[in-house]
Amino acid sequence: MKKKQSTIVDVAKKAGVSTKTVSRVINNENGVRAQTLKKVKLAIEQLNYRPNVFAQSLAGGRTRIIGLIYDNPNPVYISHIMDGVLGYCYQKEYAVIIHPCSLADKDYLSVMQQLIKKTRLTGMILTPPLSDSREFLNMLQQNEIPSVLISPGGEKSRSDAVITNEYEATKEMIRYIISKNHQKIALIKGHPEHVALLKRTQGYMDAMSEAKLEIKSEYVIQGYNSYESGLECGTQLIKLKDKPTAIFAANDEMASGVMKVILDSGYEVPKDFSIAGFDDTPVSQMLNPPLSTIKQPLEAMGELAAKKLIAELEGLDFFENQKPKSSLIIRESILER
Amino acid sequence: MKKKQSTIVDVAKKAGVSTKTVSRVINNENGVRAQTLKKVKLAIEQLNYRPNVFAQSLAGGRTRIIGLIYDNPNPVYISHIMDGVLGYCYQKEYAVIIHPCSLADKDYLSVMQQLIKKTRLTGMILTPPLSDSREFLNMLQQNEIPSVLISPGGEKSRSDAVITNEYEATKEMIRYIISKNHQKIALIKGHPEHVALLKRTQGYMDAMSEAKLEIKSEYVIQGYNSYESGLECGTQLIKLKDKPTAIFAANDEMASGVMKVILDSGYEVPKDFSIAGFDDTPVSQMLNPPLSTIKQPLEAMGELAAKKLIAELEGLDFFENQKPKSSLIIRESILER
DNA sequence: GCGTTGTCTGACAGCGCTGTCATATTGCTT
DNA sequence: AAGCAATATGACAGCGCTGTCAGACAACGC
Repeated sequence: MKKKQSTIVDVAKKAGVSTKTVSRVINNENGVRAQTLKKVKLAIEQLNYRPNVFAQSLAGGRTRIIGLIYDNPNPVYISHIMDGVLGYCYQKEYAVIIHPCSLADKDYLSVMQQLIKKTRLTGMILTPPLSDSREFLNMLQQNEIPSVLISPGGEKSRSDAVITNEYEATKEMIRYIISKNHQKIALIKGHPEHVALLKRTQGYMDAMSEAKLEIKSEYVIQGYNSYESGLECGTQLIKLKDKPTAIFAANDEMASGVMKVILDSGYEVPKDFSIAGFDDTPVSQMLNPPLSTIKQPLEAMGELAAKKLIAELEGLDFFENQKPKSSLIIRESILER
Repeated sequence: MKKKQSTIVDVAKKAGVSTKTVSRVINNENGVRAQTLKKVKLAIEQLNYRPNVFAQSLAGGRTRIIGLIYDNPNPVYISHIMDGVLGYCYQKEYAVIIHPCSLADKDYLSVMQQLIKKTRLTGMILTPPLSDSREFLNMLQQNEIPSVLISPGGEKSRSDAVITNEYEATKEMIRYIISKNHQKIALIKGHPEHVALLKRTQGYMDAMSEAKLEIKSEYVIQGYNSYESGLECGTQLIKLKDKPTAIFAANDEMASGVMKVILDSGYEVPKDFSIAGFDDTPVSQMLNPPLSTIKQPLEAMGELAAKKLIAELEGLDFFENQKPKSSLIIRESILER
């Protein structure tokens, strides 16, 4: 039994048209009469035909490969984004090249350029903090590689970006904490080079202002996203004479470090300090007490990114201007005063 | 300026040979005189020539695509394995298709078969628990897809498997606990369907026997790998009249659940109970107290898997029979009695 | 030197598709 | 009904490579 895949020639024959017309159909080109279209689609269906990507790429010079590039120490983050991207791309028959990229590496730009050449990918999805590298974006533009940015921090909301309501969610979290009668709320800021995390800072600021609460400068501490950084920030905070009663950290790792310091110093969470984080990494559930945090819809974001990119690649308009929503996860680390 | 990639024709011309001979060189075929080989290699170098994968695939019918398939709820695990695989494959100019696959899904086999057809991949790397699915392996064999298994649980050590010294490492951990004067050591077993985790159980058993310690049946509890499962197992354990003094869980999630229950019940860790886990997930560091655990060299394992697979695909022998080593990470969750 | 193995090398077709451009068909206009 | 633009379709070359098979060349024995 011959189990050879059917080719475009088979389809053309069956539909009684030329291969070029079949080609038009599979590429959604216009200039095909509705009637012809139907015939061809039927033939494709009946033969269970799938275009050979390699032939397409070779002949057309364009590949169906997109890159998902990351420089993020948090595997959980990437992994969820990835799930969303892969799911959609698989269904659209796009291949995804996943590749790390370290901004710390001096010639990361040329490494990326090589990647593009080598794999001939035609589009890229960038996760933070890459999505805020102006250099990177310029390079992509020069190479004519369309891109979609996940959670870029930049001010202007571009059409090629996937964002979520981090800002609003942070605000909501702070409001929630305030509603529990906290007034002295500290903030551990995210890594200064991760522009995206600025939104979280801003959310804190605005929620505090709205509630007419004082933002004491000693309550706002610069963190660097790591657990260790949380340790340091926590140490600073509990040394304060006038201690805060609640602490919001821009990510779970830092929140976790803060909690550790507090606990080790003989204080209790949430009795002495309420704590909240951001990201809902697995650790937040397992901490003791479990950490209140904010969960981003990462998988949905990944999927949306892929949708936008592929729409752009195929020259389709994509107006579905949705914005996946982040949500509060309230656990035991926050107590009413 | 024409920045077109050079093709095999350019190389052939430059080297003064036919394209076929160049083809022979890039594919490591034999039957090329040393002298010719050198000429061609030089030309390739000078022109900075890279074969076009699409043309190769189209003409040769064989692709340079391998699949990395997983059904593992632990993103951290996958992500490290992935890093290893990607790194090596990138350098060998192989593309990697990463794809989830749920054993729970009734027709996962046909889904995988479709994946193979669709992407025309030529080799697969399976992570646990997939690496223990006989069905899956049979299917691959029928489709003539070579595969490499990561940490298969099966008895016989196959050449196409990447394993680490989980068994020995577990034993070592138990010995370490024993050396801290613990005698009543409990075990939370891994999910029964994850055959790979049996090795951890076995390590526990053998270490206990060697030390001539009794393995009380009530100290050996069946867990299911999750945090929640750890919660349940912990609850059982502390209800015991004759309580263990140390608990080894087959993964960090369960260890973390156990710890939570113990702490919530007013006991202290490690004062009342010493605890150890397995995997060194990020959470283990952030737990309070930080968890002693075992770290597998996941990235090295991923790389080794890719090496083995590619060697097989290219018909090379691969004798480097290394076995990446797992190592103990001792933190504060274990105390001398 | 000649025939006889082997060992290298090259000519050429064709993998499955798309771009180009020419040709056929349709729909309008007058 | 003829004329013309607009639209739809097809013929064909060629993308860059590898498989097949035949031909060239070297090595060896007699």
